[in-house]
Amino acid sequence: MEYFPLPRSFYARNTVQVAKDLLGKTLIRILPNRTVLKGMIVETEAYQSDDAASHAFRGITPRTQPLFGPVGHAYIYFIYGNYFCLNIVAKDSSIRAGGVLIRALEPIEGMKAMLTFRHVQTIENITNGPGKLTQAFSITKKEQGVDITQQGSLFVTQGIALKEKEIAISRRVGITKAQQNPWRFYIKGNAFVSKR
DNA sequence: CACCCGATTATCT
DNA sequence: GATAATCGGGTGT
Repeated sequence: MEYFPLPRSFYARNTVQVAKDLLGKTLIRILPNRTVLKGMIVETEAYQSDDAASHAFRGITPRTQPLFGPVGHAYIYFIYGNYFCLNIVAKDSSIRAGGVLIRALEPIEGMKAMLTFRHVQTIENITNGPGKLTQAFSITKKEQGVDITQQGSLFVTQGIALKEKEIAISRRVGITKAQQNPWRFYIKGNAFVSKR
């Protein structure tokens, strides 16, 4: 099967705009055993280097290095002692670092494997949160830095077109700094948007 | 080296 | 609605 990942130019734009535009796109994971997992991106958040809520705000560190690197690559971090979160590096030339946190997916293909990774019985709660979707897609630090624009183990392809009125904008979840920035985007009414 | 805390989730009440 | 679980990273001594 041949796929057509979104080009690097898609990610070389304003981080907030990319976060919005990633809604409706398809995240594809090819496991080592060739199992294919697919999900539609239904919730995202933007984080930039000039944004106090971003890991990149205090400058480059060993952990945040990918955020300062080339766009279109994965930035994965470990949080709360248990979970991994997936970002895609995205920024224009006006900022040093930026990324889009993938917060929720609507499962499309490979649900059986997702259920196994998540240790649950129903699809209701398998990908409706940033830590849940990485578990369902078997994404860990091993995928750190993966090129999302190449047909490899993890990439994004075109999905469905959304109308402006189908997109909701809100404050980001779980942060204490820069809460005023409305940089969370999700598809209105979608059942897999994270709960709060 | 000690301390603090977090871009979360599951499991209570 | 509230909170425990859990540990790596970042900071300061």
